[in-house]
Amino acid sequence: MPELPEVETVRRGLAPVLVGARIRRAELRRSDLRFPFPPDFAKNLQGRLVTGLDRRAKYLVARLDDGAALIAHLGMSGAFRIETLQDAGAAPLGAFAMARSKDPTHDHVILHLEGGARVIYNDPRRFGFMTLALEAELEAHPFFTHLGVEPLSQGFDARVLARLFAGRKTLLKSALLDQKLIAGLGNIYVCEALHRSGLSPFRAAGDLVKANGAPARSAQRLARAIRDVLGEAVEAGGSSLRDHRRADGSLGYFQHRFQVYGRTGEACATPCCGGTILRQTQNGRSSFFCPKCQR
DNA sequence: ACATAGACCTGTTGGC
DNA sequence: TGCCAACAGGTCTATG
Repeated sequence: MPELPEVETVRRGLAPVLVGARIRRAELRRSDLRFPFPPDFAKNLQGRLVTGLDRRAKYLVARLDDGAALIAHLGMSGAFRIETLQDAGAAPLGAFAMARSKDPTHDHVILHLEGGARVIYNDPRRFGFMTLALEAELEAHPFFTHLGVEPLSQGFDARVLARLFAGRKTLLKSALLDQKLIAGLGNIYVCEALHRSGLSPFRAAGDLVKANGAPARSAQRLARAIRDVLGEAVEAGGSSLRDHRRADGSLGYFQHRFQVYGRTGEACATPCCGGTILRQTQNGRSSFFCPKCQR
């Protein structure tokens, strides 16, 4: 599923159930996801109290009471859901629980919490992964050391963007997807942010920087568009295309606000533009854009 | 530095 | 209706 807004939505959904809860038992239904679980993974989770749940880029980080942290990445199709005691009984289930409970094939990890709730990780493609690390060493962890700026943080603005892009000849689309530069963007929100800022995905990243290193007006527009589109998507509970659901099973609805993603052949929504949305492959990923108003 | 291709997996979709 | 190729929100590696 997951770009920053979807992961943040999952975090917000899980936090009320998970933070302050103790893990009675961690059940692994298989020995690996994208990577094998580390040795003693389930054993080390058993009995731990979850003291916090954070997000960094597209990673979830659950802090535990023994100084460890559970790191989880949802890959392309990972989802968490919560089942309470009520759900587990024979009583009528909600539509979502019904649909999901029919196919538990891809329920790979189940955290049984004290009190009876269960937090279930489901991931058909298994591109996601989980591991444990010491909280004190998270910043130095291989998953985190190379991550770039958080686009929703205070520090992210056009000047930061300009500094990151200065001198880069790589395509704007590629630069925005590079987690070492900006952490959390993915294919959908890059397409949407580029459309909002009227910039072609085929521009060179360095084009957005003036000769003196200051951000060009285009960089101002792009930084603003990134913040706006991500912020709005978080507020909307993310985008539900195939896999993404909030932890309570409800759907995000930002997909209804896409202006270009998946809209090949449709009229561009920019007022007075009159262009038509195209799809073109870039670096093996689909780019959706309007060739008329994105220059 | 940068682009491209392929790998990892499974499920869904679109075209014929 | 059925089949099969193409494609999917991510990341990593190898290669040129």
